[in-house]
Amino acid sequence: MKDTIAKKVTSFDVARHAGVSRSAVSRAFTPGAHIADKTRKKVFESAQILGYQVNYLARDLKNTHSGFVGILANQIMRPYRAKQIALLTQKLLSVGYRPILLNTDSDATESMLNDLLGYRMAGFVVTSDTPPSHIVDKCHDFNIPVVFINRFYEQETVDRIELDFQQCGQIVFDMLSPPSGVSLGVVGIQEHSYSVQGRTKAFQDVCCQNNVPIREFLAIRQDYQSGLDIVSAIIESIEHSPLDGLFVATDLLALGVCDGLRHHNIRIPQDIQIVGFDNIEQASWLSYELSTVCQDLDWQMDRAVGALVNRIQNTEHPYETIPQKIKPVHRKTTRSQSD
Amino acid sequence: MKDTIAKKVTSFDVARHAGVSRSAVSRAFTPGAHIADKTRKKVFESAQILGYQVNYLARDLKNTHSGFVGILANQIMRPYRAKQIALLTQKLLSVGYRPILLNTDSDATESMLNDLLGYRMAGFVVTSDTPPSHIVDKCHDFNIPVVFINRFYEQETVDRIELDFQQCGQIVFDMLSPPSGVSLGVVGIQEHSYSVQGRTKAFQDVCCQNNVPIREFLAIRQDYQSGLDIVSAIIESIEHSPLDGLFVATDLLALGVCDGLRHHNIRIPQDIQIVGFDNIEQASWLSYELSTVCQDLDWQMDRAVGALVNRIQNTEHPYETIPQKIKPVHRKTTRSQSD
DNA sequence: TTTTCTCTTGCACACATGTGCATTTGTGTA
DNA sequence: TACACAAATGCACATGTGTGCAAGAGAAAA
Repeated sequence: MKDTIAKKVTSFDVARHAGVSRSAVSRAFTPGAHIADKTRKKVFESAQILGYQVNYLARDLKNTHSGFVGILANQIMRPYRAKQIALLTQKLLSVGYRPILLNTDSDATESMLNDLLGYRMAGFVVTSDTPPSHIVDKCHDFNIPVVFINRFYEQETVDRIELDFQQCGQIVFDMLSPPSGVSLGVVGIQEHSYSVQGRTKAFQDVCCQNNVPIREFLAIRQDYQSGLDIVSAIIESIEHSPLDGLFVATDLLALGVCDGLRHHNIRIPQDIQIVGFDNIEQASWLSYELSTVCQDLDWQMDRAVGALVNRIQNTEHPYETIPQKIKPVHRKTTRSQSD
Repeated sequence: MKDTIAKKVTSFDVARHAGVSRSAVSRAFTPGAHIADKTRKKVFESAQILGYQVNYLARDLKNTHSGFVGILANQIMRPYRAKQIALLTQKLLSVGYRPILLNTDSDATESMLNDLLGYRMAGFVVTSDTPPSHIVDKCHDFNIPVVFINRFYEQETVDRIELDFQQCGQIVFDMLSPPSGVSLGVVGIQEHSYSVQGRTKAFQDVCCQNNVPIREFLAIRQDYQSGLDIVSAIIESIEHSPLDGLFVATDLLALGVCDGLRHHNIRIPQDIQIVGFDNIEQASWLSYELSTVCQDLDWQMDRAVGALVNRIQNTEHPYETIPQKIKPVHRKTTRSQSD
């Protein structure tokens, strides 16, 4: 019953079996090609019987580009990234492209990207700060469309989806709604990140405009452990002079900060308010109930895929920058109960 | 400086520029091909100048198989899966294969897999219970190697990496080390999962062998919310007759159970001990410090990739089942402090 | 110098498909 | 039936590479 011979069914075999020419087979499987319904049906039947499967390598070779889209991302096991990638993957597949995930934490990113270029990718989505710009330049040399999500790029020749930093700073400020006379704090990171640095800076600006003194702390990376580690610095600062609220640039970091503060018997939000950013799933867990800011990731990825598909189909379309939709999520680490 | 013409540099162009034949160019870029060092160097220089990049679509077409490896996984935003995939992706890339992630939660899994088959994949790694067996059968029809990780499959014709369920049940039992006369509980899931059902069953068997009464609870899915939801049933059971310890089949589920129990003022581990499984990062967070069982994922993925590469290179190699390495992680949700 | 052997190179074919162009088929009308 | 026109089909070429085979080059041995 089970053949040990590997199947190598080509369009020739199907054509012979169906009694038509090979081009008819090709047309039957090519969307939009002119072919009679009757022949198409015959071809499909024969294909079904023989177990034929179009060889996309040959198809893509002929088309001079493949159906692959590269996803450049770092730290893909962090909850926020993992969710981004899950959504992006799903949406790409649903419009007929195949995602290839490239982890940019590796030292070999550049050579891997070169390899990928060899597959004549249809496009790239970059969701990470790590890959150096000159690597991305290469895609441009090959005329491959690129979409950037929350990432800086010098050239104008890409589509972007970006946070409105100013709006973001204002939202966080309103969530903390500091009484007059108090100080606020912000926890950023030492690691380079366009998005994180943009929103912490914007928050500081809003504080200044409202004459609220602001103190800055820098965690090493944007993960839980770094959140724990920065707590000693925060405590020291509080002992010198109290802080009413803290904007922590990333939820993962914020959860570490919460645990660290509680470990020192500091009550949240009575003693200090905390606002995070990203609205990862863990933020809603009962042990945290973290107030945070939510990006609409589903919408974000819809737009990213939409922009990419547009660019692939129509190179002349003007480049656009799409502002990200964000909204506050009030939970139990802030005092305000307003919307 | 920036050409608006898309580069289409082929081996012909490089050959002309270097003053050699096109096959020399091909050989220069084919590992293991016979070519003089002098010519190879000339070719590389010309390639560098012209910005040549081997077209892998053509190469793979000629080789009748591509360098892609499909990863079949579900629920890829859950911490455990995300980490698995991050590791697997990295290791595949490091041995020269390109991973394509296929989310099997989608209804369209089957048609997507068919699409992927069109790319003449080098192999597949299946880390999910969801894709029906008959889908995987298809890979076999195409003579494509498949590696299974913690998944059941009727046929013998695959390499597997599997938990030793019996060992697993024993380890958890030892972690809980129930005093004589008490009862234990186990939280499984209603969703079908070979691995989860295997280890909960094995744990129950060990309890029986040691004459410890065991009660079973079934959460809906293996996520945090389902953990919260099952707590009311557990409480009800406890009020009837106390439980000394609980094995929760998945960390994510266990964290929900912990939060739910604490919300009802039940103390862990004084009133009830909890042991999870997977050792996800969140299990070590200060709010939980969950005792759990750790699979060596790094080792797991090394073996998975190793087995796949072996299979690709040598079809005649006998199929093997590799036992997973596991070890207990004692934290603060169990009383025993022994190793 | 001639012979023999090894290493390198070039030719031409194969891989499996998409598509422009010319030809054939089919359909409705006079 | 003859004609006009649209639709469907087949032919042949194109996509960019790997590799077996035979020929060529170069060196060592006679």
